[in-house]
Amino acid sequence: MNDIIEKLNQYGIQPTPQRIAVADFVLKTDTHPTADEVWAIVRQRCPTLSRATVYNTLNLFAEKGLLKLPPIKEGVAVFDPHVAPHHHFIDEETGTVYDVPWEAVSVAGEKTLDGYEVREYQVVLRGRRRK
Amino acid sequence: MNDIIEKLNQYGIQPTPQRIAVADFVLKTDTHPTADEVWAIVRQRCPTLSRATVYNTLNLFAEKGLLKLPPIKEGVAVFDPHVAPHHHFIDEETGTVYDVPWEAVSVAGEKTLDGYEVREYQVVLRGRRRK
DNA sequence: GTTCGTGCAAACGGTTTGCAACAAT
DNA sequence: ATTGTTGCAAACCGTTTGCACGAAC
Repeated sequence: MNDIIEKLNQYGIQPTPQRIAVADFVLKTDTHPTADEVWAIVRQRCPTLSRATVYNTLNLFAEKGLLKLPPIKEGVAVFDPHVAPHHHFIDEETGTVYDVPWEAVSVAGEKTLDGYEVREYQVVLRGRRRK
Repeated sequence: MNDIIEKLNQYGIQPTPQRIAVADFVLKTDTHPTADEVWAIVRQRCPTLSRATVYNTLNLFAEKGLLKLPPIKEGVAVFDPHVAPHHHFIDEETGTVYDVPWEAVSVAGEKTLDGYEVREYQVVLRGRRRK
């Protein structure tokens, strides 16, 4: 418990009971919870916890680098007319998604992943468009 | 125009005026439009087109394989307590997201991408969890 | 007493759904 | 007549915001 408080301090986050409770769950889980899942679970221990606080807390954590939002599932649906496999580059300034040709990047090792039967994959790159 | 109709038929989609108009735009663009962007643009040529029809049409297209929803940006935000770089595997049956160790998959060529300054990347894999 | 965090409820934006009108077979 | 498609509006769900209360320094 103290390690949690210390970690919050370490990241410049004032440790409040609610934040500690959220961190205690979210930093120890192996799943990738949604905000509402976090709320449902942490509320059991901290019944006064409101949804807004969970959202605020998670956003704060992400901002401070305690958490990440993986580049999957994060906004609205976009549609891709190119059905053939290719990779994606996301411009971090504008959010624009660019197609990267399949041959431009090569991936190895995906066939031998233990426990996973990979049907398709792609590389998602993030950075800046070079002018 | 006829090639569009033919393509719709080919994918088992009944070609209606609205669907043709949507397909005509969405299959020819290089961008990754959101449903609302599609609506805004196609409505200029087909002013009666409703939002609902655009959503229905795009979902139908995706279902039939005419379009893809890239594994980026597609639902609610999920939070990842593992800040260190790693890859993600998405179980297509359950939607569960698993972490894949960074070393399990190797990527080459991402440094020499012309026009892109890559800051981070990850491989997103999809398939079935092997029991 | 000012600052910061919380809780509530309302607002918001993207997406879906229910339903009545309509077209095509 | 049945089936499938459209348009509208309302519902929906996840998320954000405004605001008043409360705690801490």
